[in-house]
Amino acid sequence: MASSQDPFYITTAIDYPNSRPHIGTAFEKIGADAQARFQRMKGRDVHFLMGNDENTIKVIQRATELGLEPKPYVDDMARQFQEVWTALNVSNTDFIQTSQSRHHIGSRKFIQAVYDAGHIFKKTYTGLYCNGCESFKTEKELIAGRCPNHQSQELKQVEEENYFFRLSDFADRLLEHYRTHPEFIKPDSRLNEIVNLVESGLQDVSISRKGFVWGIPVPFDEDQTIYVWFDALLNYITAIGYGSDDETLYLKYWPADVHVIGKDITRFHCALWPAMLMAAGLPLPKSVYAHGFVYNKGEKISKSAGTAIDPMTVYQTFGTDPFRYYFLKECVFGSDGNFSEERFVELYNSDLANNLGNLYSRTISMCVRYFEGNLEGSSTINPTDWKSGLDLGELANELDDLVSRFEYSQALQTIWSQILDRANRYIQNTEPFKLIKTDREACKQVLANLADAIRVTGILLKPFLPGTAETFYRSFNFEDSGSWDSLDFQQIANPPSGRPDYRVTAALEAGKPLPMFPKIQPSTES
RNA sequence: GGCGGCGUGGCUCAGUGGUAGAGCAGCGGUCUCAUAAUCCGCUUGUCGUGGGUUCGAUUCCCUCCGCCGCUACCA
Repeated sequence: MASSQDPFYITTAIDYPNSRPHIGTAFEKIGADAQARFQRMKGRDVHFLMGNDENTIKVIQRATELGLEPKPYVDDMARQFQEVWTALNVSNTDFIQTSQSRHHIGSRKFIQAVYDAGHIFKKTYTGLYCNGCESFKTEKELIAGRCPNHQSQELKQVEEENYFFRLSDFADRLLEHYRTHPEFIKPDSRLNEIVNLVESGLQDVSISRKGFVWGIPVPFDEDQTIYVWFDALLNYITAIGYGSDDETLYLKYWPADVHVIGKDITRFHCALWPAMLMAAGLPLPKSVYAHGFVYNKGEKISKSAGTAIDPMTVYQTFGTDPFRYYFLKECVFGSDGNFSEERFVELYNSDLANNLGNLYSRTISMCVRYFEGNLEGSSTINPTDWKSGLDLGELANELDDLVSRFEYSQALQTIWSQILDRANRYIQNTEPFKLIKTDREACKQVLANLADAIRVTGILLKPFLPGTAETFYRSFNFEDSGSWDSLDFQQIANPPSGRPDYRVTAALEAGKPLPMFPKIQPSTES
């Protein structure tokens, strides 16, 4: 068992708070959360960071539209974001806002260190500036040579002095790192893309802007502010106190075990970020996991096209665990997934209501109905019948492997086929509802086995469906011999020794548990 | 254009040099503890196209068709 001192640092991308999160954002947080919860079960000391990326032009624009000052606006958005994450039972241990002083302090310290090391230089940038947008435009954005948002205005050629980071100096070292650390970029397809990118040659990148009041001033030139990407990436170390008076957390948790990000920002995390760290002489994160996107019935999620779905709507309709289950099971984390309400209802009814919830109902009901919830003498029963032919120790290892690799869909599929289907089949084959009429002891034997299956389910679902898992684990007196807080996968192999008789402790109504996942009637329209 | 990936039953996907599997959906049957759930059985596939290698390819190679990702400095 891993030492409780063994740190595990996991992060998600920080989000632009220029609008509320959509289900794609939620997908990332839930995937990271499953990993965080899993690592806690392994005894790791998990630090799980999330946050918002607030030092951007769009944030100011949005605040201005609403007639607000930037800071109250971003604070309110941070509150709204965290409200969503709380609703989805995301167990982050910190939430950083890049407008916070800890981020400003650490970022200034960092850029100064890179500057002092000679990796930053000043250069004049020339570009097309749109007065309407108060920003530069790329050639690609232009429509008929003009800003798409301000067609009536001419674009101006403007020169500006900015600071640049010598990214080009790091190509060889980056390639060497990819080669010697193949686990640095996952999934593998992303690694190939990044290697390709770096091999094709890196150019120096500008890392500051002139004349912005919102943002982090460059310490060696206060007229400039640190450009968003250089700024944003630093949240991973500023959040844990890099550059502050107390670097205890930084020393404990850095380098991070994994940055969980969307596939669109892989290059920033796998090329720019490690180069920045090299420039500052800091260790690199152990790995970056780039997950896929969620589409709305095959359509890209886009606010302007109206295809964005608010996680809160889904959550309020279906609940936290069904929401989590859908994305963890239906959308392979490393690939793109799809969301549709039809599919949601299908999966909910078949996997959660019919299979998982029903196993719970029928098991508890029989225990209560036949034995008043007390399986007297069951402490001596060794519940091996239900899992005959299955090596749970091996299964625990297999699942451990899958979850470590973010293969949640595969893991859940395995739990369903190996545990839940097996338990339901066991009931059908042993027919405890008939045994009770002929052989009370044999019936009790079967129910004791089912109690163990419920225990195993409670343990295995813990990283994915924490609420449901806890309900399962607390439906019998399992806590008497194994605390809910200290469960790990290996414990599925055998019930704890010295355990008391099984006793139902689940909440009941008229002798039955309430349906955990009430069946949803599929909508008949469309 | 360059690099890479994909194209398998209605849907989502797995898979192997010897002519294919799972889950869901659908259909039929069954038990009755349970959320009309469970359990059992069944149907559907030219494994994108055309070639090649091979005794034999869905699996290896090439052409083509279709789809997708990356192609950095959103200044």
